[in-house]
Amino acid sequence: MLKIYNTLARDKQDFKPIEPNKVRMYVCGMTVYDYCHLGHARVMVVFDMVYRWLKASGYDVTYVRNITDIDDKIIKRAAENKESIHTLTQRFIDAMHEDADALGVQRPDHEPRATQFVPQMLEMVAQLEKNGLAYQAADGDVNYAVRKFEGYGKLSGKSLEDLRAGERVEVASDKNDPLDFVLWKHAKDGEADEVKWDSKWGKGRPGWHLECSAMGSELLGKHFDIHGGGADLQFPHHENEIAQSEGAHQCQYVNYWMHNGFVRVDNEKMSKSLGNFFTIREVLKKYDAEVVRFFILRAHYRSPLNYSDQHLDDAKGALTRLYTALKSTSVRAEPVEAHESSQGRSPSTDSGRTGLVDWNDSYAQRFKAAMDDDFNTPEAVAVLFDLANEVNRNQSVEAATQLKALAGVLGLLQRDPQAFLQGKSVAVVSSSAEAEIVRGEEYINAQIEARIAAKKSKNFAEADRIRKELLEAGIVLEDTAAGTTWRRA
RNA sequence: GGCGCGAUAGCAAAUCGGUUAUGCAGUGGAUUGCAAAUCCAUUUAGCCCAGUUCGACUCUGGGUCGCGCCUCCA
Repeated sequence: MLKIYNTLARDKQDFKPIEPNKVRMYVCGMTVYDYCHLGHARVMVVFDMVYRWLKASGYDVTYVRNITDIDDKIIKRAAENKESIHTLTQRFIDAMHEDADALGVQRPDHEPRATQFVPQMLEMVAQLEKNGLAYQAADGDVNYAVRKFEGYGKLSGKSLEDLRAGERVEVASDKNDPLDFVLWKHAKDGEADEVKWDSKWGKGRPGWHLECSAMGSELLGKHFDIHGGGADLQFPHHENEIAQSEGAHQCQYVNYWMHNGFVRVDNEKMSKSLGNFFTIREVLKKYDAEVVRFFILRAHYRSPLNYSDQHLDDAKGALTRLYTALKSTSVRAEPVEAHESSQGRSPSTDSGRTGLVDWNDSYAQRFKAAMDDDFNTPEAVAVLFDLANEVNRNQSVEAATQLKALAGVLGLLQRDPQAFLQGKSVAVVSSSAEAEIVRGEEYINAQIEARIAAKKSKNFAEADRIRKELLEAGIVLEDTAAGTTWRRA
Protein backbone atom coordinates (compact mmCIF):
# COMPACT_ATOMS: atom_id res chain seq x y z
CA MET A 1 0.00 0.00 0.00
CA LEU A 2 1.13 3.50 -0.87
CA LYS A 3 2.34 5.60 2.02
CA ILE A 4 2.61 9.36 1.78
CA TYR A 5 4.35 11.75 4.13
CA ASN A 6 1.56 14.08 5.12
CA THR A 7 2.73 17.48 6.31
CA LEU A 8 -0.54 17.81 8.19
CA ALA A 9 0.32 14.78 10.33
CA ARG A 10 4.12 15.17 10.15
CA ASP A 11 4.22 11.47 9.45
CA LYS A 12 3.94 8.89 6.71
CA GLN A 13 0.37 7.67 6.37
CA ASP A 14 -1.39 4.99 4.35
CA PHE A 15 -2.92 6.58 1.31
CA LYS A 16 -6.66 6.09 1.11
CA PRO A 17 -8.46 8.00 -1.62
CA ILE A 18 -11.76 9.65 -0.87
CA GLU A 19 -13.41 7.87 -3.78
CA PRO A 20 -12.21 4.35 -4.51
CA ASN A 21 -9.68 4.23 -7.36
CA LYS A 22 -9.84 7.97 -7.89
CA VAL A 23 -7.31 10.56 -6.88
CA ARG A 24 -7.83 14.27 -7.07
CA MET A 25 -4.62 16.25 -6.77
CA TYR A 26 -3.78 19.94 -6.83
CA VAL A 27 -0.32 21.46 -7.03
CA CYS A 28 0.62 25.12 -6.75
CA GLY A 29 2.25 26.13 -9.98
CA MET A 30 4.04 29.18 -11.20
CA THR A 31 3.58 32.90 -11.06
CA VAL A 32 4.31 33.76 -14.66
CA TYR A 33 6.36 36.93 -14.83
CA ASP A 34 9.74 35.38 -15.59
CA TYR A 35 11.41 32.18 -16.77
CA CYS A 36 11.19 29.12 -14.56
CA HIS A 37 14.27 28.27 -12.56
CA LEU A 38 15.51 24.92 -11.28
CA GLY A 39 13.37 25.19 -8.17
CA HIS A 40 10.31 25.31 -10.39
CA ALA A 41 11.72 22.41 -12.37
CA ARG A 42 11.81 20.37 -9.20
CA VAL A 43 8.15 20.97 -8.37
CA MET A 44 7.11 20.12 -11.89
CA VAL A 45 9.22 16.97 -12.12
CA VAL A 46 8.47 15.75 -8.61
CA PHE A 47 4.72 16.03 -8.94
CA ASP A 48 4.86 14.68 -12.46
CA MET A 49 6.51 11.63 -10.93
CA VAL A 50 3.75 11.44 -8.29
CA TYR A 51 1.12 11.79 -11.02
CA ARG A 52 2.73 9.00 -13.05
CA TRP A 53 3.10 6.68 -10.08
CA LEU A 54 -0.52 7.13 -9.04
CA LYS A 55 -1.60 6.32 -12.59
CA ALA A 56 0.77 3.37 -12.77
CA SER A 57 -0.79 2.17 -9.51
CA GLY A 58 -4.14 2.01 -11.25
CA TYR A 59 -5.73 5.21 -10.01
CA ASP A 60 -7.84 7.43 -12.16
CA VAL A 61 -6.07 10.70 -11.42
CA THR A 62 -7.25 14.24 -11.94
CA TYR A 63 -4.27 16.54 -11.68
CA VAL A 64 -4.60 20.30 -11.46
CA ARG A 65 -1.65 22.68 -11.50
CA ASN A 66 -2.59 26.32 -11.46
CA ILE A 67 -1.05 29.34 -13.11
CA THR A 68 -0.94 32.62 -11.21
CA ASP A 69 -1.38 35.25 -13.89
CA ILE A 70 -2.36 38.22 -11.77
CA ASP A 71 -0.25 39.51 -8.89
CA ASP A 72 1.88 42.45 -7.73
CA LYS A 73 5.04 41.24 -9.39
CA ILE A 74 3.31 40.62 -12.69
CA ILE A 75 1.81 44.10 -12.64
CA LYS A 76 5.17 45.61 -11.82
CA ARG A 77 7.00 43.69 -14.51
CA ALA A 78 4.40 44.51 -17.16
CA ALA A 79 4.73 48.18 -16.30
CA GLU A 80 8.51 47.99 -16.53
CA ASN A 81 8.27 46.29 -19.89
CA LYS A 82 5.52 48.61 -21.05
CA GLU A 83 3.46 45.64 -22.15
CA SER A 84 0.07 44.33 -21.18
CA ILE A 85 -0.38 41.81 -18.40
CA HIS A 86 -1.79 39.35 -20.86
CA THR A 87 1.11 39.56 -23.32
CA LEU A 88 3.59 39.18 -20.50
CA THR A 89 1.91 36.21 -18.84
CA GLN A 90 1.17 34.43 -22.10
CA ARG A 91 4.81 34.71 -23.07
CA PHE A 92 5.98 33.12 -19.86
CA ILE A 93 3.26 30.49 -19.90
CA ASP A 94 4.52 29.44 -23.31
CA ALA A 95 8.08 29.41 -22.00
CA MET A 96 7.01 27.34 -19.00
CA HIS A 97 5.40 24.78 -21.27
CA GLU A 98 8.55 24.55 -23.36
CA ASP A 99 10.61 23.93 -20.24
CA ALA A 100 8.17 21.41 -18.83
CA ASP A 101 7.96 19.53 -22.12
CA ALA A 102 11.73 19.35 -22.35
CA LEU A 103 11.88 17.85 -18.88
CA GLY A 104 9.38 15.18 -19.82
CA VAL A 105 6.69 16.63 -17.58
CA GLN A 106 3.24 15.52 -18.63
CA ARG A 107 0.59 18.20 -18.85
CA PRO A 108 -1.75 18.26 -15.87
CA ASP A 109 -5.40 17.58 -16.64
CA HIS A 110 -6.20 21.20 -15.88
CA GLU A 111 -4.03 24.31 -15.81
CA PRO A 112 -6.43 26.95 -14.55
CA ARG A 113 -5.38 30.58 -14.62
CA ALA A 114 -6.35 32.86 -11.78
CA THR A 115 -7.86 35.47 -14.08
CA GLN A 116 -10.33 32.91 -15.40
CA PHE A 117 -11.79 32.22 -11.97
CA VAL A 118 -12.44 35.63 -10.49
CA PRO A 119 -16.22 35.08 -10.17
CA GLN A 120 -15.63 31.88 -8.20
CA MET A 121 -13.20 33.73 -5.96
CA LEU A 122 -15.69 36.49 -5.30
CA GLU A 123 -18.30 33.91 -4.45
CA MET A 124 -15.91 32.48 -1.91
CA VAL A 125 -15.26 35.85 -0.35
CA ALA A 126 -19.01 36.34 -0.02
CA GLN A 127 -19.33 32.99 1.66
CA LEU A 128 -16.52 33.80 4.07
CA GLU A 129 -18.11 37.13 4.87
CA LYS A 130 -21.39 35.36 5.49
CA ASN A 131 -19.63 32.93 7.82
CA GLY A 132 -18.17 35.83 9.76
CA LEU A 133 -14.60 35.18 8.63
CA ALA A 134 -14.08 38.12 6.31
CA TYR A 135 -14.48 41.85 6.72
CA GLN A 136 -13.89 44.92 4.62
CA ALA A 137 -11.34 47.26 6.16
CA ALA A 138 -11.34 51.03 6.01
CA ASP A 139 -8.87 51.04 3.13
CA GLY A 140 -11.27 48.97 1.03
CA ASP A 141 -9.43 45.66 1.20
CA VAL A 142 -11.41 42.63 2.21
CA ASN A 143 -9.43 40.65 4.76
CA TYR A 144 -9.63 37.23 6.34
CA ALA A 145 -10.11 37.35 10.10
CA VAL A 146 -7.53 34.82 11.10
CA ARG A 147 -8.39 34.64 14.76
CA LYS A 148 -11.96 33.68 13.92
CA PHE A 149 -10.78 30.47 12.30
CA GLU A 150 -10.19 27.74 14.76
CA GLY A 151 -7.28 25.59 13.79
CA TYR A 152 -5.29 28.31 12.08
CA GLY A 153 -1.71 27.04 12.05
CA LYS A 154 -2.48 23.33 12.00
CA LEU A 155 -0.54 22.73 8.81
CA SER A 156 2.56 24.73 9.59
CA GLY A 157 2.56 23.91 13.28
CA LYS A 158 2.44 27.54 14.24
CA SER A 159 0.17 29.15 16.75
CA LEU A 160 -1.13 32.67 16.42
CA GLU A 161 0.73 33.54 19.62
CA ASP A 162 4.03 32.28 18.25
CA LEU A 163 3.47 34.14 15.04
CA ARG A 164 2.76 37.36 16.85
CA ALA A 165 5.81 36.92 19.08
CA GLY A 166 8.06 36.70 16.06
CA GLU A 167 6.34 39.44 14.17
CA ARG A 168 8.45 41.83 12.19
CA VAL A 169 7.89 45.51 12.04
CA GLU A 170 4.64 45.91 10.20
CA VAL A 171 3.69 48.84 8.02
CA ALA A 172 0.59 50.67 9.08
CA SER A 173 -2.46 48.77 7.95
CA ASP A 174 -6.16 48.67 8.45
CA LYS A 175 -6.22 45.04 9.42
CA ASN A 176 -8.00 44.03 12.62
CA ASP A 177 -5.12 41.69 13.36
CA PRO A 178 -1.67 41.99 11.84
CA LEU A 179 -1.87 38.35 10.78
CA ASP A 180 -5.06 38.81 8.81
CA PHE A 181 -4.42 38.40 5.11
CA VAL A 182 -6.08 40.01 2.15
CA LEU A 183 -8.75 38.25 0.12
CA TRP A 184 -9.65 41.14 -2.16
CA LYS A 185 -7.34 44.05 -2.88
CA HIS A 186 -9.06 47.31 -3.63
CA ALA A 187 -8.10 48.97 -6.90
CA LYS A 188 -5.62 51.81 -6.68
CA ASP A 189 -5.39 54.95 -8.76
CA GLY A 190 -3.34 54.58 -11.86
CA GLU A 191 -3.82 50.85 -12.18
CA ALA A 192 -4.75 49.56 -15.60
CA ASP A 193 -8.28 48.35 -16.26
CA GLU A 194 -6.73 44.99 -16.97
CA VAL A 195 -6.07 44.45 -13.26
CA LYS A 196 -9.49 45.53 -12.00
CA TRP A 197 -12.62 43.48 -11.57
CA ASP A 198 -15.98 44.67 -10.34
CA SER A 199 -17.26 43.35 -7.06
CA LYS A 200 -19.71 44.22 -4.36
CA TRP A 201 -16.74 45.46 -2.33
CA GLY A 202 -15.70 47.77 -5.14
CA LYS A 203 -13.24 47.39 -7.97
CA GLY A 204 -10.20 45.34 -7.18
CA ARG A 205 -8.32 42.09 -7.66
CA PRO A 206 -7.93 38.86 -5.75
CA GLY A 207 -5.35 38.23 -3.06
CA TRP A 208 -2.86 35.52 -3.85
CA HIS A 209 -4.10 32.75 -1.59
CA LEU A 210 -7.66 32.94 -2.80
CA GLU A 211 -7.14 31.56 -6.30
CA CYS A 212 -6.00 28.13 -5.15
CA SER A 213 -8.93 27.71 -2.80
CA ALA A 214 -11.41 28.75 -5.48
CA MET A 215 -9.90 26.79 -8.34
CA GLY A 216 -9.28 23.72 -6.21
CA SER A 217 -12.90 23.44 -5.15
CA GLU A 218 -14.19 24.35 -8.58
CA LEU A 219 -12.18 21.68 -10.38
CA LEU A 220 -11.71 19.01 -7.72
CA GLY A 221 -14.48 19.59 -5.22
CA LYS A 222 -14.56 21.01 -1.73
CA HIS A 223 -12.69 18.03 -0.35
CA PHE A 224 -9.92 16.35 -2.30
CA ASP A 225 -7.03 13.98 -1.79
CA ILE A 226 -3.64 15.52 -2.37
CA HIS A 227 -2.32 19.05 -2.39
CA GLY A 228 1.31 19.72 -3.20
CA GLY A 229 3.81 22.50 -3.61
CA GLY A 230 7.22 23.73 -2.57
CA ALA A 231 8.08 23.67 1.12
CA ASP A 232 8.09 27.44 1.21
CA LEU A 233 4.37 27.50 0.48
CA GLN A 234 3.52 25.66 3.65
CA PHE A 235 3.23 28.95 5.45
CA PRO A 236 1.50 31.21 4.89
CA HIS A 237 0.08 30.16 1.52
CA HIS A 238 -1.22 26.69 2.28
CA GLU A 239 -2.20 27.59 5.81
CA ASN A 240 -4.30 30.40 4.40
CA GLU A 241 -5.79 28.15 1.77
CA ILE A 242 -7.01 25.85 4.50
CA ALA A 243 -8.46 28.77 6.41
CA GLN A 244 -10.29 29.98 3.30
CA SER A 245 -11.57 26.66 2.03
CA GLU A 246 -12.56 25.16 5.34
CA GLY A 247 -13.90 28.48 6.50
CA ALA A 248 -16.09 28.81 3.44
CA HIS A 249 -17.14 25.20 2.97
CA GLN A 250 -17.22 24.04 6.58
CA CYS A 251 -15.59 20.73 5.71
CA GLN A 252 -12.14 19.21 5.48
CA TYR A 253 -10.24 20.69 2.53
CA VAL A 254 -7.39 18.29 1.76
CA ASN A 255 -6.40 14.90 3.16
CA TYR A 256 -2.71 14.74 2.25
CA TRP A 257 -0.39 17.72 2.02
CA MET A 258 2.89 17.12 0.24
CA HIS A 259 5.83 19.52 0.17
CA ASN A 260 8.97 19.12 -1.85
CA GLY A 261 12.38 20.29 -0.65
CA PHE A 262 14.36 23.16 -2.10
CA VAL A 263 17.00 23.23 -4.75
CA ARG A 264 20.09 24.79 -3.24
CA VAL A 265 23.16 26.55 -4.48
CA ASP A 266 26.18 26.46 -2.20
CA ASN A 267 23.95 25.09 0.54
CA GLU A 268 21.54 27.99 0.29
CA LYS A 269 18.01 27.96 -0.99
CA MET A 270 17.79 28.87 -4.66
CA SER A 271 15.40 31.77 -4.88
CA LYS A 272 14.52 34.84 -6.80
CA SER A 273 15.13 37.13 -3.88
CA LEU A 274 18.61 35.79 -3.25
CA GLY A 275 19.34 36.02 -6.94
CA ASN A 276 21.19 32.73 -6.89
CA PHE A 277 18.94 30.96 -9.36
CA PHE A 278 19.57 29.24 -12.66
CA THR A 279 16.77 29.17 -15.18
CA ILE A 280 15.81 25.87 -16.69
CA ARG A 281 16.62 27.03 -20.19
CA GLU A 282 20.01 28.21 -19.05
CA VAL A 283 20.83 24.79 -17.63
CA LEU A 284 19.43 23.00 -20.67
CA LYS A 285 21.98 24.74 -22.86
CA LYS A 286 24.61 22.85 -20.97
CA TYR A 287 22.91 19.63 -19.93
CA ASP A 288 20.55 17.22 -21.57
CA ALA A 289 17.02 17.66 -20.20
CA GLU A 290 16.80 14.02 -19.23
CA VAL A 291 19.98 14.40 -17.20
CA VAL A 292 18.30 17.22 -15.32
CA ARG A 293 15.18 15.13 -14.76
CA PHE A 294 17.32 12.22 -13.58
CA PHE A 295 19.28 14.54 -11.30
CA ILE A 296 16.02 15.61 -9.62
CA LEU A 297 14.60 12.12 -9.33
CA ARG A 298 17.82 10.68 -7.97
CA ALA A 299 17.20 12.53 -4.71
CA HIS A 300 14.19 12.05 -2.46
CA TYR A 301 11.59 14.72 -3.11
CA ARG A 302 11.59 16.00 0.48
CA SER A 303 15.37 16.31 0.78
CA PRO A 304 17.31 19.39 -0.18
CA LEU A 305 18.99 19.11 -3.55
CA ASN A 306 22.26 20.89 -4.15
CA TYR A 307 22.78 22.15 -7.64
CA SER A 308 26.26 22.28 -9.15
CA ASP A 309 27.94 21.33 -12.40
CA GLN A 310 29.70 18.53 -10.60
CA HIS A 311 26.42 17.00 -9.51
CA LEU A 312 24.96 17.33 -13.00
CA ASP A 313 28.07 15.71 -14.45
CA ASP A 314 27.66 12.91 -11.96
CA ALA A 315 24.03 12.45 -12.92
CA LYS A 316 25.01 12.39 -16.57
CA GLY A 317 27.54 9.64 -15.95
CA ALA A 318 25.01 7.56 -14.09
CA LEU A 319 22.34 7.95 -16.74
CA THR A 320 24.93 7.02 -19.34
CA ARG A 321 25.45 3.70 -17.61
CA LEU A 322 21.74 2.98 -17.86
CA TYR A 323 21.52 3.89 -21.52
CA THR A 324 24.67 1.92 -22.25
CA ALA A 325 23.04 -1.19 -20.83
CA LEU A 326 20.02 -0.61 -23.04
CA LYS A 327 22.21 -0.07 -26.06
CA SER A 328 24.04 -3.32 -25.56
CA THR A 329 20.87 -5.34 -26.05
CA SER A 330 19.19 -3.19 -28.64
CA VAL A 331 21.85 -4.56 -30.97
CA ARG A 332 20.25 -7.95 -30.59
CA ALA A 333 16.74 -6.62 -30.92
CA GLU A 334 17.72 -4.65 -33.98
CA PRO A 335 15.43 -6.25 -36.57
CA VAL A 336 12.35 -5.41 -34.55
CA GLU A 337 13.49 -1.90 -33.74
CA ALA A 338 14.40 -1.17 -37.34
CA HIS A 339 11.08 -2.44 -38.52
CA GLU A 340 9.17 -0.27 -36.09
CA SER A 341 11.06 2.90 -36.80
CA SER A 342 10.91 2.38 -40.54
CA GLN A 343 7.17 2.63 -40.24
CA GLY A 344 7.56 6.04 -38.66
CA ARG A 345 6.48 4.91 -35.26
CA SER A 346 7.58 7.22 -32.48
CA PRO A 347 10.35 5.45 -30.62
CA SER A 348 9.85 7.11 -27.31
CA THR A 349 6.21 7.68 -26.52
CA ASP A 350 6.16 6.82 -22.88
CA SER A 351 2.42 6.54 -22.51
CA GLY A 352 1.44 2.95 -22.19
CA ARG A 353 4.96 1.92 -21.30
CA THR A 354 3.82 1.03 -17.82
CA GLY A 355 1.70 -1.67 -19.38
CA LEU A 356 4.92 -3.38 -20.35
CA VAL A 357 6.12 -3.82 -16.79
CA ASP A 358 6.07 -7.34 -15.48
CA TRP A 359 5.05 -6.59 -11.91
CA ASN A 360 5.63 -10.14 -10.76
CA ASP A 361 9.33 -9.81 -11.37
CA SER A 362 11.42 -9.30 -8.23
CA TYR A 363 13.07 -6.11 -9.50
CA ALA A 364 9.65 -4.63 -10.25
CA GLN A 365 8.48 -5.57 -6.78
CA ARG A 366 11.42 -3.82 -5.19
CA PHE A 367 10.75 -0.84 -7.41
CA LYS A 368 7.10 -0.78 -6.40
CA ALA A 369 7.93 -1.15 -2.71
CA ALA A 370 10.28 1.81 -2.99
CA MET A 371 7.77 3.99 -4.81
CA ASP A 372 5.00 3.02 -2.42
CA ASP A 373 7.21 4.19 0.44
CA ASP A 374 6.53 7.89 0.04
CA PHE A 375 7.84 7.96 -3.53
CA ASN A 376 11.35 6.81 -2.71
CA THR A 377 12.79 7.45 -6.15
CA PRO A 378 16.46 7.10 -5.06
CA GLU A 379 15.74 3.53 -4.05
CA ALA A 380 13.71 2.94 -7.22
CA VAL A 381 16.61 4.26 -9.27
CA ALA A 382 18.96 1.90 -7.41
CA VAL A 383 16.76 -0.96 -8.62
CA LEU A 384 17.23 0.35 -12.15
CA PHE A 385 21.00 0.06 -11.72
CA ASP A 386 20.73 -3.47 -10.39
CA LEU A 387 18.65 -4.28 -13.43
CA ALA A 388 21.29 -2.70 -15.67
CA ASN A 389 23.86 -4.96 -14.08
CA GLU A 390 21.64 -7.93 -14.84
CA VAL A 391 21.34 -6.77 -18.44
CA ASN A 392 25.09 -6.41 -18.81
CA ARG A 393 25.88 -9.68 -17.10
CA ASN A 394 23.57 -11.88 -19.12
CA GLN A 395 22.80 -9.78 -22.16
CA SER A 396 19.24 -10.35 -21.04
CA VAL A 397 16.63 -8.90 -23.35
CA GLU A 398 13.97 -9.54 -20.71
CA ALA A 399 15.91 -7.54 -18.15
CA ALA A 400 16.47 -4.75 -20.67
CA THR A 401 12.77 -4.66 -21.48
CA GLN A 402 11.94 -4.50 -17.80
CA LEU A 403 14.56 -1.80 -17.23
CA LYS A 404 13.09 0.39 -19.92
CA ALA A 405 9.54 -0.25 -18.76
CA LEU A 406 10.26 0.56 -15.09
CA ALA A 407 12.30 3.61 -16.00
CA GLY A 408 9.36 4.68 -18.14
CA VAL A 409 7.25 4.86 -15.02
CA LEU A 410 9.61 7.63 -13.89
CA GLY A 411 9.61 9.22 -17.33
CA LEU A 412 13.18 8.11 -17.95
CA LEU A 413 15.11 6.07 -20.50
CA GLN A 414 12.53 6.17 -23.29
CA ARG A 415 14.82 7.52 -25.98
CA ASP A 416 16.88 5.59 -28.44
CA PRO A 417 20.08 4.87 -26.46
CA GLN A 418 22.25 5.88 -29.37
CA ALA A 419 20.49 9.25 -29.59
CA PHE A 420 21.20 9.89 -25.93
CA LEU A 421 24.79 8.69 -26.03
CA GLN A 422 25.58 10.69 -29.14
CA GLY A 423 23.75 13.76 -27.93
CA LYS A 424 25.21 17.14 -27.26
CA SER A 425 28.45 17.09 -25.38
CA VAL A 426 28.98 18.99 -22.18
CA ALA A 427 32.73 19.22 -22.09
CA VAL A 428 33.45 20.63 -25.52
CA VAL A 429 30.34 22.56 -26.26
CA SER A 430 32.05 25.92 -26.46
CA SER A 431 35.25 25.08 -28.26
CA SER A 432 36.46 26.44 -31.54
CA ALA A 433 34.76 26.28 -34.92
CA GLU A 434 37.35 23.76 -35.95
CA ALA A 435 36.19 21.44 -33.22
CA GLU A 436 32.63 21.92 -34.42
CA ILE A 437 33.68 20.58 -37.80
CA VAL A 438 35.63 17.75 -36.28
CA ARG A 439 32.59 16.78 -34.32
CA GLY A 440 30.31 16.64 -37.33
CA GLU A 441 28.81 13.21 -37.66
CA GLU A 442 29.88 12.70 -41.27
CA TYR A 443 33.41 13.42 -40.24
CA ILE A 444 33.19 11.03 -37.33
CA ASN A 445 31.85 8.25 -39.52
CA ALA A 446 34.50 8.87 -42.14
CA GLN A 447 37.19 8.68 -39.48
CA ILE A 448 35.72 5.45 -38.17
CA GLU A 449 35.87 3.98 -41.67
CA ALA A 450 39.45 5.14 -42.05
CA ARG A 451 40.33 3.57 -38.74
CA ILE A 452 38.71 0.27 -39.66
CA ALA A 453 40.78 0.24 -42.84
CA ALA A 454 43.92 1.01 -40.86
CA LYS A 455 43.12 -1.80 -38.44
CA LYS A 456 42.61 -4.22 -41.30
CA SER A 457 46.03 -3.47 -42.63
CA LYS A 458 47.43 -3.79 -39.10
CA ASN A 459 48.37 -0.14 -39.08
CA PHE A 460 47.60 0.24 -35.39
CA ALA A 461 49.55 3.45 -35.03
CA GLU A 462 47.21 5.13 -37.50
CA ALA A 463 44.16 3.52 -35.86
CA ASP A 464 45.24 4.84 -32.48
CA ARG A 465 46.00 8.26 -33.89
CA ILE A 466 42.44 8.51 -35.20
CA ARG A 467 41.01 7.34 -31.91
CA LYS A 468 43.09 9.88 -30.01
CA GLU A 469 42.13 12.71 -32.32
CA LEU A 470 38.43 12.00 -31.92
CA LEU A 471 38.82 11.59 -28.19
CA GLU A 472 40.33 15.05 -27.98
CA ALA A 473 37.20 16.33 -29.71
CA GLY A 474 35.08 14.58 -27.09
CA ILE A 475 34.25 11.49 -29.12
CA VAL A 476 34.78 8.07 -27.60
CA LEU A 477 35.10 5.11 -29.96
CA GLU A 478 34.01 1.68 -28.81
CA ASP A 479 34.89 -1.49 -30.68
CA THR A 480 32.20 -4.06 -30.06
CA ALA A 481 31.40 -7.41 -31.56
CA ALA A 482 28.85 -5.67 -33.74
CA GLY A 483 31.35 -3.11 -35.02
CA THR A 484 32.66 0.26 -33.96
CA THR A 485 30.27 2.68 -32.31
CA TRP A 486 30.84 6.13 -30.90
CA ARG A 487 29.45 8.33 -28.17
CA ARG A 488 30.16 11.72 -26.72
CA ALA A 489 32.28 11.87 -23.61
C1' G B 1 13.39 35.09 19.64
C1' G B 2 9.37 31.11 18.11
C1' C B 3 8.58 26.61 15.16
C1' G B 4 10.53 22.74 12.07
C1' C B 5 14.09 19.71 9.22
C1' G B 6 18.79 17.50 8.61
C1' A B 7 24.00 15.52 9.84
C1' U B 8 25.97 8.33 6.20
C1' A B 9 32.31 6.72 3.13
C1' G B 10 36.61 11.22 -1.69
C1' C B 11 31.64 13.20 -3.97
C1' A B 12 26.29 12.24 -4.29
C1' A B 13 22.49 9.40 -1.98
C1' A B 14 18.95 5.22 0.23
C1' U B 15 17.57 1.22 3.38
C1' C B 16 17.87 -1.17 7.91
C1' G B 17 18.20 -2.68 15.39
C1' G B 18 22.44 -8.01 13.96
C1' U B 19 23.37 -10.06 6.98
C1' U B 20 26.42 -6.29 -0.22
C1' A B 21 22.41 -0.26 -0.88
C1' U B 22 23.14 2.30 -5.45
C1' G B 23 25.93 5.80 -8.94
C1' C B 24 30.61 8.39 -9.76
C1' A B 25 35.76 8.24 -8.27
C1' G B 26 40.04 4.72 -6.38
C1' U B 27 42.58 -0.20 -6.36
C1' G B 28 43.41 -5.40 -8.29
C1' G B 29 41.92 -8.92 -12.02
C1' A B 30 39.23 -10.67 -16.62
C1' U B 31 38.34 -8.97 -21.50
C1' U B 32 40.71 -5.82 -25.70
C1' G B 33 46.01 -5.31 -31.04
C1' C B 34 45.57 -0.76 -27.69
C1' A B 35 41.32 1.42 -25.67
C1' A B 36 36.27 2.20 -24.28
C1' A B 37 32.25 -0.37 -22.45
C1' U B 38 31.31 -4.56 -19.50
C1' C B 39 32.10 -8.37 -15.76
C1' C B 40 34.47 -10.21 -11.06
C1' A B 41 36.89 -8.77 -6.57
C1' U B 42 38.08 -4.79 -3.37
C1' U B 43 39.51 0.02 -0.24
C1' U B 44 36.83 4.60 2.00
C1' A B 45 30.87 5.19 6.24
C1' G B 46 27.31 6.72 9.64
C1' C B 47 28.94 14.72 13.79
C1' C B 48 30.01 14.34 19.43
C1' C B 49 28.51 12.44 24.44
C1' A B 50 25.45 9.46 27.35
C1' G B 51 21.38 5.80 27.73
C1' U B 52 18.14 1.46 26.23
C1' U B 53 19.63 -3.47 24.16
C1' C B 54 22.80 -9.77 23.95
C1' G B 55 23.73 -6.26 19.87
C1' A B 56 22.64 0.71 17.32
C1' C B 57 24.50 4.09 11.68
C1' U B 58 19.40 2.66 12.80
C1' C B 59 15.63 3.73 19.15
C1' U B 60 15.82 7.64 23.54
C1' G B 61 18.06 12.08 25.89
C1' G B 62 21.70 16.02 25.67
C1' G B 63 25.24 18.80 22.81
C1' U B 64 27.55 20.77 18.29
C1' C B 65 27.03 22.24 13.39
C1' G B 66 24.07 23.19 8.87
C1' C B 67 19.44 24.54 6.63
C1' G B 68 14.41 26.30 6.27
C1' C B 69 9.76 28.89 7.74
C1' C B 70 7.96 33.02 10.77
C1' U B 71 7.73 38.93 4.49
C1' C B 72 7.08 37.61 -1.81
C1' C B 73 9.09 32.84 -2.94
C1' A B 74 8.47 26.12 -5.93
